Amino acid sequence: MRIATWNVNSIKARLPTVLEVLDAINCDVVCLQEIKCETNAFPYMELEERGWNCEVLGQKSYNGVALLSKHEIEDVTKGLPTIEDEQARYIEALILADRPIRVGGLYLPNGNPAPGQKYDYKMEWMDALEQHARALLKQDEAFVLCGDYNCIPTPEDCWDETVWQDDALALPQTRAEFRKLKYLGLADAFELTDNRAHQYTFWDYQGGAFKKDHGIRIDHLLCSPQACDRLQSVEIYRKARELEKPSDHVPVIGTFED
DNA sequence: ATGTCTCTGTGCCAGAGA
Repeated sequence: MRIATWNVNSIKARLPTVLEVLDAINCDVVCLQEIKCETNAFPYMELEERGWNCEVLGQKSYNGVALLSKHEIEDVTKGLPTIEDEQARYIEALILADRPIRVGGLYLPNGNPAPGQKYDYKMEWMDALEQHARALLKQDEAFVLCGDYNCIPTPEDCWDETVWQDDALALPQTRAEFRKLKYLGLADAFELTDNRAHQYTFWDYQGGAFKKDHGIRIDHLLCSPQACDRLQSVEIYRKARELEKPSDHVPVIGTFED
């Protein structure tokens, strides 16, 4: 069972690239963020003809999340149940593989500039996510909350801590909220299986950041204890950043025992 | 020495968001 998360930065602007990468990474489930289209404008046809079951929570212009699965899906939730949210940032479903696994795909608010209203919203959203994670943990099932967390967990997860230290992605309060999720009992799949320093999932479009490897690690898979038991490896699919018209993020893939 | 991309709309550039 291979589960990926990928912020595509508009699915309409790079559909051929998205399809190419999806073919290459050979996953069972893929959570997409920043699809930047309304639900009914999602390219269902192109994905369904490649065998994907699609669940989508879109909106105009910004944000938007989708959950793709090669297996049957049930129990779909759109939007975090713990917050009134106008923005399309969360989608969850139970994946009916031989051993079912619940998957939540999330696009956490960026929060810049901080401090300010946008950062307040980010903190509210992280708190709502923690409340939801708490409820899920009570079910004692395998689940993975994956997505663009817009959080650089530690100084080793960015190319230059001094550049990011005042950014909403790296502020102490952001890192503290991310740690809270871990203290609840969720594990960062990358940290658990690989944990090398300076392994990135995002590189800015500006200033040739990818060429210089000036990146940050902000796309994460957080696993429940039952999912950790099945976790085998994590791969950051850097190749996606080398393609024509790439997203600024690359897929992060967790492999779990079937 | 300089170098981003994508979205929208009193639209063909500019401002916002990342």
